[in-house]
Amino acid sequence: MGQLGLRAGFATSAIRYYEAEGLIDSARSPGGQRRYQRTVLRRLAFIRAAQNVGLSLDEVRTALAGLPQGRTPSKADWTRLSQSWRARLDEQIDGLTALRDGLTTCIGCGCLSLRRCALSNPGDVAAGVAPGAGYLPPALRRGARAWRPS
Amino acid sequence: MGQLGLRAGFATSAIRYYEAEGLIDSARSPGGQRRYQRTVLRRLAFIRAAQNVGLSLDEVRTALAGLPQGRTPSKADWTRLSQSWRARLDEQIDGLTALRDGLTTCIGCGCLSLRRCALSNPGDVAAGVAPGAGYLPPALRRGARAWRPS
DNA sequence: CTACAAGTTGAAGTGAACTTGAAGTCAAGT
DNA sequence: ACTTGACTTCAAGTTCACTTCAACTTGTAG
Repeated sequence: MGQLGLRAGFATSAIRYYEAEGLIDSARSPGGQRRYQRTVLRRLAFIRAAQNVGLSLDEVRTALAGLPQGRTPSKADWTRLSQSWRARLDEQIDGLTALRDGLTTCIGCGCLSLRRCALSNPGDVAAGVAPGAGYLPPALRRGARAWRPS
Repeated sequence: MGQLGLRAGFATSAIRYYEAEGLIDSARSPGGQRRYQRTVLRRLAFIRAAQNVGLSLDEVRTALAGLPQGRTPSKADWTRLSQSWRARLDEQIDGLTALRDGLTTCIGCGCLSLRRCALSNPGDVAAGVAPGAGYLPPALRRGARAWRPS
């Protein structure tokens, strides 16, 4: 049952959506209902994890495309896939930390000056790019929907 | 010129959108063109900063509603507004750090086990909520659009 | 056998934060 | 006066990651 596969923590609709998007696939019963292999659970776990790290489904698709298509993916395959997240996480953490430290300064001054404030222009990253443009590690931008346990 | 106000790093369309959403307001020239006060620059800086911290425009609206409407907001007013971000940032950083440390473990094992992996189920937060449900500080979910310097 | 839950499809809807387009107005330089 | 470019409005379109709906079919417990 796809419903049981759902107990991976995704709504059925999400699972169908992923299949439509080519992130997972399914065998079919004679009657046309989806029957999943164990490997799909692993893929779903990967998707969840990737989302938590901040990847888009598009990036996940790309990543999953790197899996061997002949054999069942091995431990090493998954490991390789997750390897790059480390850097992304470090980057995100660094960005946020800089922001927080900047905040301490800004709380002191209440400035929020366009050009100088670490909050509206964190890390001065964009200083040379556009005049006074605030700029930030894109991965930090918050998504709208939060996942709720069903 | 709104165009110059734009040099706060927002597209004109975004600025108009913010005005339509009630986040900022503008005086008008006889001909109907927007003329901005200096305070608007500060508001824009606040909006940018808030977004970087992870607030939605809705939350920003609420926050801005806390400003005094009689007088020009003082330094202290802005300071009070930014105060609460500190906690949010700490929370985000903690979440990401947990994720990263979990990743180190997972890279070792290549597991991505639904129920046990720190990545697909970081911090075991959801362990009791739903069976095997991955769950995460909502603030970490990534938004789709990244801001590009114009 | 029958009831009913669980599954199927495709299309359309959601929400956040904008962007784009069309059609027209205003301001400034020559 | 004319041209150019910046500006105006309003409506509609975009992206992402789904969810919801309607109408129907399968699978299974009793």
